[in-house]
Amino acid sequence: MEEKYFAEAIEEKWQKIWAEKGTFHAEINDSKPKFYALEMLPYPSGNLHMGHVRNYSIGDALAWYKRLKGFNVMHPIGWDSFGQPAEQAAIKRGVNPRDWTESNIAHMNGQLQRLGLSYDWRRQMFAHRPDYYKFDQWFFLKMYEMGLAYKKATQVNWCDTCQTTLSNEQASGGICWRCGNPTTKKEIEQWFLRITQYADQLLDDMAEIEAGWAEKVLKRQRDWIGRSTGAFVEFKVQHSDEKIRVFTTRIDTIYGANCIVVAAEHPFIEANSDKLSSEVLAKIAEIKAEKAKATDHEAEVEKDGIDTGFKAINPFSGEEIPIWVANYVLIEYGTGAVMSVPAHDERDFEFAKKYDLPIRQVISEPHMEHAHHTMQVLALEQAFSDYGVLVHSDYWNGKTSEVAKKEMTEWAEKHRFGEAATTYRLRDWGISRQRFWGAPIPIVYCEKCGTVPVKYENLPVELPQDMITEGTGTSPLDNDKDFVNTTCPNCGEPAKRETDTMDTFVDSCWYYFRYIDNQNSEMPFDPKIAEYWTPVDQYIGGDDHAVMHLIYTRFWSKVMRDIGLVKFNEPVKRLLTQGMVIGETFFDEIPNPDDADGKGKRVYFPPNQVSVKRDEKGRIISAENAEGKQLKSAIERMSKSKGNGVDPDEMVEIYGADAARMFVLFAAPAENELVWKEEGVEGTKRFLQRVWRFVWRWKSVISGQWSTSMVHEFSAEAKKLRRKTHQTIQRIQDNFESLQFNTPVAALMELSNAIHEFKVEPETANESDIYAIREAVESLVLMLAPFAPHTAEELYSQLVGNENGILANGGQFPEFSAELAKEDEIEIPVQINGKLRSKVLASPEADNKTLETLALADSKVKEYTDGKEIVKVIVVPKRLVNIVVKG
RNA sequence: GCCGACGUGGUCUAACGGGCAAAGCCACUGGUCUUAGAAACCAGUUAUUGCGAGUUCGAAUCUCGCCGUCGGUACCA
Repeated sequence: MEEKYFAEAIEEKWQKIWAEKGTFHAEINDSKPKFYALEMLPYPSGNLHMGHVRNYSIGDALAWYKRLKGFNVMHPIGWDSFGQPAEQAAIKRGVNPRDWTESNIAHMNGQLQRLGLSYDWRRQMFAHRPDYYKFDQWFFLKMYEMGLAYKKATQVNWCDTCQTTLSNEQASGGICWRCGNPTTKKEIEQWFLRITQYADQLLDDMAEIEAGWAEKVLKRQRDWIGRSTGAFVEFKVQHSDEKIRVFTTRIDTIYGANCIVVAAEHPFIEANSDKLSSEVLAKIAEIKAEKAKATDHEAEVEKDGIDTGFKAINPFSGEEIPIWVANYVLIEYGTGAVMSVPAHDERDFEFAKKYDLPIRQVISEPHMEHAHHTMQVLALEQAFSDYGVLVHSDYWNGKTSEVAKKEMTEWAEKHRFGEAATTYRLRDWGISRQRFWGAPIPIVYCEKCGTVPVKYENLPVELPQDMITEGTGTSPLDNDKDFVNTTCPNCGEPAKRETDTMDTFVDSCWYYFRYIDNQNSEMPFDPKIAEYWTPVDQYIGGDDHAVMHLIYTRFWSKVMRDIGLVKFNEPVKRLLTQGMVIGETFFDEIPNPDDADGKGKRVYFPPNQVSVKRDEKGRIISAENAEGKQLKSAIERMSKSKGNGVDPDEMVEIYGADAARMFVLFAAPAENELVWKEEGVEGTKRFLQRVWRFVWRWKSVISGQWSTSMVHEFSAEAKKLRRKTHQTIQRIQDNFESLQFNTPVAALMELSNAIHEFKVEPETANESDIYAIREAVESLVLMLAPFAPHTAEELYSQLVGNENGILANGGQFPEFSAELAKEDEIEIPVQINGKLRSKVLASPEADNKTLETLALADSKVKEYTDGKEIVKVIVVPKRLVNIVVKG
């Protein structure tokens, strides 16, 4: 140990020792409880960014804590290494995507190693390697057999920038998840996975994980799945055999229907286009054209429509109502047709107002007298969409919405024009991608036998070594005749391979099951091994994948359960969603005449080209660029274009991995945004140096073996230090259990401060002082390991006198003694009428009576109570006394 | 527009399911040391907990309204 703290030297040293000793290797061990700590795997873009550092620092802290708590910890990492950037790099720079990917992985692997993360590196998986994607294909074949994978031609989301199709999840809001450009629709044949078959399970099994998942993530999944229960009702078309089927959740409002509204793409329109007037046809064309346009998602689209001239019959009332076509009815949802009930639906209300259609109230607030109903209708200025009591509904009058819904649905069923129904917003998962860099879909097309799955023994269907052409909207693999031409697995005749590859979200569905058995060449993993290690105990990552990765992987697990690979419903018990890393940005705002709101276009300047003036409190008062132009500042997500990114390598070089990691954990709660502040890292580095110097100064006195039985008498100061030590242990343990990583760092700093305040010199310290110091320092060092493992290891080696490492030495998270943590005497605030007036000293065990007596006897209290009537005295044990007086 | 979360010193943040508002890092001020600076050490400044009301003996904490910030979402019948 050197007197000065050289981060780089000790970090290299311990990383070498860990690697040599296999310190973090995880093997099945039935004598210990297991803990599976998992972080979202990175895409090998070439460089680690601070978001990764944050994600992995959190996971590593937890993994260390659990190890110190006696758990057998699985903590792996791998690579989400299929995907578009590799392909784009290949096109742009003429490199092989495989080489590009492998070299990025090698580089990022080095960056991760340099951070000293406690992974079992042997367990890595690489999505782009055949030994992994073989099992993507294996799963595909299983799903094909189960009827969960099927092909159909349909309108799919298309991103013109990325030149590929996207799943609904990836094109949420009409925006490509990858490039942010608007998507269009394209008719294309593609493979789907029947995730909708699991829609109910995906919703209902949420009950199992509610306790461990952020509510906002579950809510987004719930909304995405969008289950709604109601009924289908058929409306006969007047003078025709045709029927229009609508979906409604409010069959109880059917007497208020003023028309049927269908989407422009509805089959009824297409079937009857010859009977429609040119005016109607023009309007339909207009609506379709509007829809095809890239929409501005801020703006609300005005309702637009036209009466088709057709009539429909309300099956309940027999009333004849017009059939309209309008832009606000979506062909994708329900049946593409609705019954319009303006009195009880906001959208229908708006539509009826615009076209002056009748608005008839059929639901009344429960407490309304019958006589008032008519008035209410006249006064209706907005839709009443709550449940209530039926009015103007013949036989059903007086029934509540709840009852009417049930009975009217039954009545419709009985008379064969309707039935109870549940619809979902969730669609099947389209997984075909017209890209090269993904897992080939293991299907062969034979002229004689049709669509034939590849045989299991012939997996993997390997990608060609070289990429043939760039993406042009068709699959690059089409151009590789050696790949395309094959023989039929069934009849042996010449046949052609499927040339689309799988969505890369398939890879990340099950990667964490591969870690536990990554050498298996027969199966994705051995179910017996999975039984020990899975489900995942704690998953950590960003919440941007809430409706993509996190919903797909839940679906995949349920399929794996149905195959018999696992026995549980939910693969992840607890999910922690960490916030973004953000930084200060400086920009000049150039007015944009096109924007009515006056929002200008921002031109960013990197912080190192900006001179900032701050006032004496540290607030920014001015910022100017090299030319002396005044700039505005903000705090925004780190990105290259904004110039506010921080290079992890640079941070590690300057401050060391320990200080950088510790700062990331300390600066904010894990779920919050984290503002990167260089000065903050210096602070954590200073803290580590303080601890280091202290151990250096004391090591000759406190190192080596020590016995707990020697000492009995402690000075008041030593007792105080011991109390702080044990209180800190308790606090940090509680913090870890509730996934707080910022507060334990503060607690460690407090303990360190307490050690410094213990004014004893090593040369003159007596046995009990040394004991108290040793206890405090050893606890501090052990609890430091999750945050600054290299520093903790080095300091620990000084305490125990060997370099085997904390875990090999049996180092454990210290146990606290409630007895020692307890205060001898506590200050009890005394309030008079709720205002703090005095404080009294009492033992923590003092009962209410004692506290009351002490408080009333206090001289300052007497000043306030003398001559006044004491109304009552409230005593909160260990907390306070409040005396209520009058007069 | 709708839904949700959050507003605590200059800043980031603590404070268990009402009970002394500040424990920690940073920033700032002064000092010791030093040729000077940095580092280190010591000492210190900084609040009507966004605003307004309610419940309560007592509210940062619970309830309601408003303001603001940030996310999510878009006619899902």
